[in-house]
Amino acid sequence: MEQDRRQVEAITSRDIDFAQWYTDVCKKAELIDYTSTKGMFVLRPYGYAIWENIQNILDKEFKKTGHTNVSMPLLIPESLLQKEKEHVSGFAPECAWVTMGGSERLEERLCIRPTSETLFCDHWSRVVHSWRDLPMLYNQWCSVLRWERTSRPFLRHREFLWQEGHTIHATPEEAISETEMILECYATFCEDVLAMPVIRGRKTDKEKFAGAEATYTIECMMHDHKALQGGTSHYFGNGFPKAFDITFTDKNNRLTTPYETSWGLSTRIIGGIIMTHGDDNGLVLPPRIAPVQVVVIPVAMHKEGVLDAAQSLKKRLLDAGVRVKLDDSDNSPGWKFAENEMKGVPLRAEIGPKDIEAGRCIVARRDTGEKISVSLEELETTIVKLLDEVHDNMYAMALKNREDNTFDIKSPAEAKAIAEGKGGFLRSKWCGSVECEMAMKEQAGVSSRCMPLVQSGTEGVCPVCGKPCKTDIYWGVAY
RNA sequence: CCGGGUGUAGCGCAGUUGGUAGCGCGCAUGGUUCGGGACCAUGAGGCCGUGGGUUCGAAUCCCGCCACUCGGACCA
Repeated sequence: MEQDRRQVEAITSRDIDFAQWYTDVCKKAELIDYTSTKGMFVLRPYGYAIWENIQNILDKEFKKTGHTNVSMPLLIPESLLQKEKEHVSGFAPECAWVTMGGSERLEERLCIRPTSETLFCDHWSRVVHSWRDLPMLYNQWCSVLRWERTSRPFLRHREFLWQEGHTIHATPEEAISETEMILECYATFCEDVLAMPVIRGRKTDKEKFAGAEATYTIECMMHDHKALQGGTSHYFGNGFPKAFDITFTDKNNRLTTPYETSWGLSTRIIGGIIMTHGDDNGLVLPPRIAPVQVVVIPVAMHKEGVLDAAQSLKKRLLDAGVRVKLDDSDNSPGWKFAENEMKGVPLRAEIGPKDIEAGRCIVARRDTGEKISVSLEELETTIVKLLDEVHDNMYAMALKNREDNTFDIKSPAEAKAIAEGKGGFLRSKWCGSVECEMAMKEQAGVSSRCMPLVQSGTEGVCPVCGKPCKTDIYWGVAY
């Protein structure tokens, strides 16, 4: 059969070398390209289209809840960055600096934004005056720069695309509820759109954002049982506003400091999609963000009527609001099957002479491989229903993977055995001390992922120090 | 930043004791094909990662650097 000679773009098996598999998928699915600038990547049209779909959906959600988009500068004067000391010390190691303007050395060097809290605060210090000005609910879609030592496609770029929301409020209660509301927005987005189940939780002091009072997170489990943080939402209290001298006059004519939040979700989530759903045939995209939801593949294209039938299939699906592509290139059908599987297209519709005669097409699901004969009369309704079924199944499989690989542990030794074996989320009680948290890292090689927002409320003991305590916490190895 | 691996055509690779570069796939053109990565013919395509050194002569030997990659450290 000489099967091997026809194997054009084989990828590394997922269970043999997950890291290599991941890189192969990023390249072979044409999501990404390397560049001449270390640590920086091209998002190719197909990869960028995924990001655009993410943007469109999230942007609508943000606007629904009263947020508006703005654009802040790319550069931050050093003096501005240094106003909040925890924040600087957190970000200074990975800042890149502009020191020259044309041929002249700058008086003050300028940091290329690693995140924009300082810029928003600087702006607010000028425009916030009265309680009537609050809240200000801003967001920006932009790229930021962090001088990472090592980089990987989507998971760690030196420059990456994200959205960063920044809001400022009259009261702490309002700011906290904003933080929680956005976290829930991210969580439902992951679950309902990306088919990625998440654990909603709060970071420990050790793991929280530089300068934040509380950091909320959604934690996802990848196929290799490692954790990926999908998005974060921070409550800052009034630390930044104080440092930046932001004040407003409240209803009682008192000069008051407001409260601030920020929250972000980046292209890193695309890495999460790949590692949650992908398989040995390549990418598997959740239907609701897939740039192409259905690919129509004509079989025996040269034969009378086939291409017309394929075009009509495409048009009908387009009219039904489905993102559809007709692959009428002169590659063989088998080649197209493999290619579209690599690119994770959720459904494939084959139509050839036999189908036309029978008044049907053959639809293949990317998630299960199942092939279904679909009557052309019921084309639109069946496809729309199938897209939902694919989503639901992908979610269920990801959830099963997480549940099958979440373990209750009672000691660092037990945690270590699992972490060094198949890996997974490790659940325990925690006394709240940084010492015990560090001990888990040293003795078991795991870091705290989050304290879930939904707590069991039961009594237990800390696996490290043995003190009685109530807080539930997840540990794991993170990307 | 520390340790391992890899850099030769777009991709995957071969290249002997040093003698001036090859294969497969892909690509282009024409033709035959088309239900799981089709085939024939013709053709284009290389500063052998980069800088230095040894040598009459370097893809090949030596040193430096760079990039990618895996693992660790650091870090959202």
